[in-house]
This record gives sequence, C-alpha cells and structure tokens, in this order.
Amino acid sequence: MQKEGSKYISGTLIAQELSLEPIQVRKDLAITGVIGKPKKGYPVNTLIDAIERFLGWNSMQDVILVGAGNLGSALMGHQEFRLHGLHIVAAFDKNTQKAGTTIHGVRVFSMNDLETEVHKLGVKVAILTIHSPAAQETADILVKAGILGIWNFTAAKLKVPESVVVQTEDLSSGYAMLCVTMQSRQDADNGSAS
Amino acid sequence: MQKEGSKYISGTLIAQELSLEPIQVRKDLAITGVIGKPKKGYPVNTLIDAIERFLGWNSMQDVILVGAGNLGSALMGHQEFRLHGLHIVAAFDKNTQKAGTTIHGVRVFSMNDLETEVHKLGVKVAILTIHSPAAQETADILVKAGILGIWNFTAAKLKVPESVVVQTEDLSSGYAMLCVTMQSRQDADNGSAS
DNA sequence: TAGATTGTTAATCGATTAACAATC
DNA sequence: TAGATTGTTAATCGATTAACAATC
Repeated sequence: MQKEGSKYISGTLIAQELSLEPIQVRKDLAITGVIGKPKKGYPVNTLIDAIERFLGWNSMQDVILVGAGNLGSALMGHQEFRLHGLHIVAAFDKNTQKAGTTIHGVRVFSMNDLETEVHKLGVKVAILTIHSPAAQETADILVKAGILGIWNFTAAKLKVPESVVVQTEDLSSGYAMLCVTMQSRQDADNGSAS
Repeated sequence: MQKEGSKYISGTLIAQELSLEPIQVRKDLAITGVIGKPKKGYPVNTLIDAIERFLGWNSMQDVILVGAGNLGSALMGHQEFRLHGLHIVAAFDKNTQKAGTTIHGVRVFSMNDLETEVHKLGVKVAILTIHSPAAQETADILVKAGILGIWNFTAAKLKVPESVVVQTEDLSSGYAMLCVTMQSRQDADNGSAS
C-alpha cells in the first residue's frame, strides 16, 4: 500500500489479506499506539514505522552465534535476517580448527575467546546452535560473559537467571506439532466417516 | 531414569527437573493415557513409549524438502531429526544447476520433477525452505501434488485448503519475540528503579 | 446524512492453576 | 497406618472474540 501511495489502510483490508478477523487486527494494532481514523483506517507510513519499531526492525542489533555447524552456518548466510535488524558479528565453535576461518563473511573464534570478544563487541544477544547435550553448559558460559538474551535452537530447556531471556526455537517440537495436528485431523475425518 | 533401571518416575520429579509445576506435568501426561500409581509415579518404559508414539518419534516418516539453499541444506544435514522420525528423502530447487547433485546424502531434483517424485515416493509432508516471496506459489504446487502437511520456514502466511496442515517456523518472528521480551523486561526494570 | 471503520467495554473460550478426595 | 502422589473437579487467568457507541 505504501508503494502504491495510499495514505491509509483499513484493518478490514489487512484482515482480508491475512485471512484474519478484523477485530484481531484492530487489537494487535492497538498495541503499537497508532490511532486510526474511522471510515479511512490507519495511516500507512506511521503504522509501518510503529510496527518496525515495535519489532526492533528499525535498528540493527549485533549478536554472536555459538556453534558453527550446519544450522549455525545457514543462519550466518540467511540474508533475510538483515531486513529484521539482526547482524551476526562473530561466531564461536568448540572445534578449534574452525577458529580463524570465515563463514558467509562472519569470523569464527575459539570458545576460549568468547568472554573477551563479548566484552569487546558489547553484544547482549547470542544465537545458540550447538548440539543439545552441551547446551546448558554453554548457556552458563554465555550468561557468565554477560549475555542477556539467548536465541536457543537446541532441544534443551535452559536454566538461566531471571535477568536473562531465552527464546527457544525447538525444530523437532515444531515438526512434532505438525505430525500431531495431521494425525488428529485424520482421526477426525475417520471418526466422522464411520 | 530408564538407563538407571528405575521402574517408576513421579510427576513431582519430572517437574523439578524441567522447572515446571507438578500439576502441569500431570495434565500433560494425562494426554498420553498412561496411568500412574499413587505414591510411586508413572511407569518409565510405558511412559517413554507413549510419549514417543504421541509425538510420532516411533516411526520414520519420509518427507521432501523444497528449496536447497543455506537453510534447506542445513536441515538436510541436521542429524537430530533422525531421532525424531524425520527422514528427508528428496530435495527440490528452482536452480536447475543443483539438479542431480547430492547434499548431505539427499538427492536434489528440478522443480519440474516434483509432482512425479511425490507420487513415486508417496510422501505426504514437505519442508519449505525457499525465499518468502515465492512461498505461496510453491505451496500451491505442493498442494496440487498431494502434499497434506507443510513445514513452513518462510515468513509468508500460506493460504491452503483446510485439508492441508501448515506449521510455520518463522525465524524472524522468533527473534522479534526475543527482542520484545528483552525490551519489556528492561522497561520494567527502569520503571521499578525510578 | 449514511455508512464504514475505529476503539472500548463486555462476553466467551481455552488453557493453566488450584484444591482435594482417592489410593497405593 | 501415614504420607506422598495421582487424577478429577473447580477456580483462575489471559487471550480471543463479540457487541456497540463514537466518529469521520
């Protein structure tokens, strides 16, 4: 809508586009504090700004990545993150052979350099893409280094001080969710057919 | 507990281990249908079996992957999936140069072969790891080929028939969640300090 | 003015948590 | 028996949805 030069967009239209109910859209947009005009809708530019600010997409944040394996490397090369304020400035791996190399433009360090680099770079957020069994001990190292937010891609339920925020992205759980939903869908179909 | 030879485990202990409330554990375990013994707890072997069956970890499921880029390749090489019943049997990419190659042991095909291969392999689930802008049209192709479950790693909100299940794993949303939680945590701290 | 759309207040819903009798 | 633990039933909570007056 912004590209098309529209000044306003209605919650009704957004809802239609996203297959949601208008009330859902209005409630969500209320969080941003943007006020709409009855009959016209919400001011497009203001709304985009507010949402981007709310989601933290307006400013780049430097983060580190721990575990430069398959998944870690993929995330370092994931271009879409740039659009959403995420900048990976350094990676760490327990495999000392990787230290000194560069993956998708990101320098890889030894785990021993972690605390020093975190202080030097002043980063507050870490992406955790190591194997699950070593997750807790690595999280402890991150917390000790002063990290305040952990984006956790392992299956481990991390125990951290309450000052530290953990966002877990457990891929296997996501897949299990898909399977369970498909299964219950199928059961429902069979049930109704009998 | 199974390795240690214990026959029973109490919900209280599980809760302690996972930093949950006992009632939460009891409610969740009730879904599996396993019945525990007062004073002793739940039978360990039976419980593990039931949970694995519920989550679909007991049987391997063949799936395809569409979009053999950074993220797609990482998922093909992700060993942990094997433990959770997920087996990627073929990959597809719009880049015809990749067709015929093998990534982490998975054969890559042209998008043109998708429908044929889906029928030949009899797969019902697809992992979608392409760029967001092309997500909807690719989802349409998958649906047309008979796919019933889509594990969606793009930021797009896919529109599919109600017979098809979509599980979206939007990485950027996950990161936004982390940022918003950290922000509100910080605001709360400042608020209490004033 | 008429009607679409907002924002607020109330109602519904589902999930989480609490309470407690049953039981090994 | 005493006490820990389960499973069920009720209460609480937060989020989603509905209803509707305000307004451009």
